[in-house]
Amino acid sequence: MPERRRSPCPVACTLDLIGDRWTMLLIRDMACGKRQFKEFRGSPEGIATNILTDRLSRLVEAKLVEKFAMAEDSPRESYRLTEKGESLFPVLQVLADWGLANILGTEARMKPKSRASSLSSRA
Amino acid sequence: MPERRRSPCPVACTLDLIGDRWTMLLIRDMACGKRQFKEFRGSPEGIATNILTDRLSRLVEAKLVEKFAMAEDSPRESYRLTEKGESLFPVLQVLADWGLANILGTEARMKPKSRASSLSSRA
DNA sequence: GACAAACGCTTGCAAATTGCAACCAACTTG
DNA sequence: CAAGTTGGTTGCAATTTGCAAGCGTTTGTC
Repeated sequence: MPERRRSPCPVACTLDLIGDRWTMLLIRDMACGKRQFKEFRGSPEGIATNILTDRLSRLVEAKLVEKFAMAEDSPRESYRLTEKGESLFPVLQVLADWGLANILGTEARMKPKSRASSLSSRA
Repeated sequence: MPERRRSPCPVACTLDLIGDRWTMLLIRDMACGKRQFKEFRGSPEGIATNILTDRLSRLVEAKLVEKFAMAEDSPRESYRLTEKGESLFPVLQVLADWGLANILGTEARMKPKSRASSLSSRA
């Protein structure tokens, strides 16, 4: 593995992980308590299933998300944020704040389920 | 113009503006005082000139960046953040902080030139 | 326990975006 | 006035995306 890194800049490296149109939306969904494939699929932005599969596996590989079984004997895997993944809450927050302040017609509908301290109460 | 918006979510809409691998790097460069095409080109990530042209024009269109003439009689246009563009400093900051805290081997090299209050002093 | 629906994907393909290199016109420098 | 330098544009191949269809495995229903 050649370990391709564009530069040592923390901004660039962070963008290499989460700097696309979908990844932070999955983080958002998980922050709001969504855990299953169909729930992510059901978000209003309408992510395609192949993209969803790809992003979930990348997030798991980056240890921002982990798979787990909701029921102990259930064959269906679910996904949730790891502690490292939850450390992205401030990023999510600042993106939401900026959008609300600067983009007309945006509105926060979803509320974070846990770790409420990290996310604003005005959501 | 069909005004394509994926959803009214402020996170999604913000990502539609700045959620790619290059845009925030240009914001970073401008926050550090870079103003000319060649300076953006010279950043270590090595942006291609066609992508650079495209991102600059999108940023200008979104009124996050404005063109201006550095010397009054110079034919060369330069680029700088608008006030709206500078309102992205907290986004830049939180991305940099997260990268520094969570990605091994990243280091902040560039310092913001103005509006230092918005960006950390540890850079 | 047969059947249909739902779930979590995978596959195929066309369209859009990216990365790369070459080229170019306008200006500046020696 | 010739040789860079700057700020792009153009062409093209490779990668990524979006969309729809398919598919094997549960999960509900009767």
